[in-house]
Amino acid sequence: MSSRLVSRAADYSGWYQQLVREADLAEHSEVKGCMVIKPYGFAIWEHMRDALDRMFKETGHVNAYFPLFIPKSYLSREASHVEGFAKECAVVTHYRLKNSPDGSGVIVDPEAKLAEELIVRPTSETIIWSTYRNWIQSYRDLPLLINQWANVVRWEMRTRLFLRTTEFLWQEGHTAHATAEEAVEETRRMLDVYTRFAEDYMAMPVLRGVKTANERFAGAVDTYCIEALMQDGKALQAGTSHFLGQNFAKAFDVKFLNKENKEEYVWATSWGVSTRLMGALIMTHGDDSGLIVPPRLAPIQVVLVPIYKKEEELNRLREIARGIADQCRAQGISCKIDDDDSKRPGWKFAEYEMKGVPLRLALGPRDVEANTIEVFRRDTQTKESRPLDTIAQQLPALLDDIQRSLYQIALDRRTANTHEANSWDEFKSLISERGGFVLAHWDGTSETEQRIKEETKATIRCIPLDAPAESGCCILTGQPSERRVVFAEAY
RNA sequence: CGGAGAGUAGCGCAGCCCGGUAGCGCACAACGUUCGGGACGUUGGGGUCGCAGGUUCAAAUCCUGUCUCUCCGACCA
Repeated sequence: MSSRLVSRAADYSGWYQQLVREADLAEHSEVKGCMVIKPYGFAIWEHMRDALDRMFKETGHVNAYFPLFIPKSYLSREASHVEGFAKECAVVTHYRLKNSPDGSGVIVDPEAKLAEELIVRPTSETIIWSTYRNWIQSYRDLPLLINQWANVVRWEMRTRLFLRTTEFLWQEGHTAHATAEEAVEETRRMLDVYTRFAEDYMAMPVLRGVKTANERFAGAVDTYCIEALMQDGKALQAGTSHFLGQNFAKAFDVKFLNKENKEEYVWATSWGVSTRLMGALIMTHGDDSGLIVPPRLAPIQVVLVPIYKKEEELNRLREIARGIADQCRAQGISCKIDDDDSKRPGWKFAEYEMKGVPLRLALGPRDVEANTIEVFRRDTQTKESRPLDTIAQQLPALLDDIQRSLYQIALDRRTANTHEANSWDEFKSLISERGGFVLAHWDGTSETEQRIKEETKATIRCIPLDAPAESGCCILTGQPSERRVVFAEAY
């Protein structure tokens, strides 16, 4: 089992980067901070997208598409929103190029300056709410439940493939409601959708909670989030769902007549997850041999490798393999037969392990003779012989077991890396020496949160929704606190 | 924006100190032997040495300038 990856223990960041490249997920493009998502990586993203899209539709949402460009003035309509995004916006100032006078290519035509600059969307609240203004007049137009799959651009200082790129793919839901209660309910519903997606599809346990004022989305009243713990002990924000109150409705003057014929501002939510989830997937399940894709998201759930010497042998094996593949298809399992003659079995084994294919079947003359087939589980890296005749029927249970097991291992790891801190010294040593989630009391002030960040690099990931009330004293200031919050160093 | 490193074949790198025919591994192509854990042999194709100046008979190598990228920080919903 020769590994092409540096071990996680030796160099976690190096391991991540090598895995992304070696598993053929993505690579740096010629454009700074932007990535090329390669076909295999994109196939995984498509599975994520499809599953989420189904869940959105099941909860009553429809898809639409809004412009990539946002007039600069729109962004500044909501004060805290522009403050949050202004420093990372790409701006379009001209609409034409012309030949350079010295003949060395093209230059921006100074004559073609836009009257108003366009911002490449960092998020679409402003353009969408300026549109909703025209769509909403009556309570009968509500709720408006729309999602958009799109790319967005945020000019970040430092990027990492999938985790933070200048351009990334995501979905953003933008909904409008007649009452605050309904909007809050929607915010929570979508947090539930994200939670179910993370846990049921990605096999990634998440903490659900509310962000503190410091970490809140620019323009939101409340930001709910799911937070996952990566194998290196750092937290990753995996999805957010915002209750926007009437901030955007007021900024864009979106009013409706209620049943009492009274004019009111609309209540809003927005919620999103991005290709960052790919990073979460890698860092939740990957091991030193490569990626492990949970079966429910795997582009290839089962790969079948025939092992043969002569052409006649291959023909015989191919026939059996196709039979198995057909039965897989009938059960909704994606199965690839890799009979590429230019690669040897050992090469293929290593390759599919790197790519995290959950199950590998190896079929050679010896198996046919014994009426068996070799089954290799990517998650446990174990192989066993199973009866050939019934192998296809055994696969669903195996895939389910892998899916369940991946979740359980991730959950156990999170449990093992979640600690309570009851004093400042204990807190500091937990954060610096063990990492993980640290549950601690906090006095509720931004100042304290800021000081803790400056001294330990840890931030409050969320105020957990499910945690019981428990009175205590802030670890830093000793002021009273009513519940523990979740601290961690974050990506 | 601060610190570090790197630009030489598709990828990874050596060569630079000490100027003189541009090299190695992987990958690629052909053929043969192989094929149950990343095969081996033979042959072959592929490079304006990031860019621009300068020094020199001669520059990947020395000098000056410049651009880009990566990593670590800072920043970041």
